[in-house]
Amino acid sequence: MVTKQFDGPPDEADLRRADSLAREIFSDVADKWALLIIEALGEGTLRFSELRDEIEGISHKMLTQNLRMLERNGLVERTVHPVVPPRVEYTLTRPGQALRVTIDGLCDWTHRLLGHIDASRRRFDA
Amino acid sequence: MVTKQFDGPPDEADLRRADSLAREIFSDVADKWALLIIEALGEGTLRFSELRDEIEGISHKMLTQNLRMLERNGLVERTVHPVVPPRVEYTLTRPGQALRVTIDGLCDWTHRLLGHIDASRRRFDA
DNA sequence: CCGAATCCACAACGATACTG
DNA sequence: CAGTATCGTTGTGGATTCGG
Repeated sequence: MVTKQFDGPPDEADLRRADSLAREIFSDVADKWALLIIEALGEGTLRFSELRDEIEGISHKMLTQNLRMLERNGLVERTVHPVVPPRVEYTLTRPGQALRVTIDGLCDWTHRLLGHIDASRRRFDA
Repeated sequence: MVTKQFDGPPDEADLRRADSLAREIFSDVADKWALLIIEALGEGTLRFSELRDEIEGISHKMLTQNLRMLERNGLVERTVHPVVPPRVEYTLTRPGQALRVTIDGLCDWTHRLLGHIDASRRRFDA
């Protein structure tokens, strides 16, 4: 369950690895489509096509790619129902749900400051 | 200060504008470099070159572009000291600080789940 | 020191077509 | 319905240079 059994002296190489890993994860997650997918799945379980409809403007390809990425990181779970036509459902894992909470904060922030930011933009563009 | 003085009946066109604006802001902010800049500025005021050093791997160009964007959205303030050589300092505005709080959550999440995600990746790649 | 502009290599993205 | 592969276009981002 844990990476190391004993806390040895802080190894510099370990710290660098952890840092670059954090950076990688951050890059994966700090992405427009990824965040929108997580947010959409907050509601519960959705099929591929439902996600596609839910997220305005996302292409088939982007949706697939991001879902694979999120699955790889263990943030969404993919369950295939062996029926014809195929039925594939996506749902947030526990880590995914934890992430969603922080994204909710981001969404709240966006809506709270919408007017403020809009005004600032107009000022700047003049 | 407020966009509308009275809450009239919800105008569909208004809602669409607000939505697309929210999407725009979201796209601006849900970006790797933008988030890292906000996070770096959390500490206080930094010069351009300090930011450049602080944020590993960011190019001169990306830093400039993102700072302009953040300034335009009113999230960072840019103050130019009229000296030679030029001294330009960046600091978070109040909305920027509010955003930083939610980003802190994202960073915490990343570090909390680092091991978990790493394990999930290894499993997936096999 | 800071920023804008140019160039260009390369990755991202959309569209399309094909498979199970 | 869901996923993969290919292709062509667009655009992003790094390196460099010049200007204030």
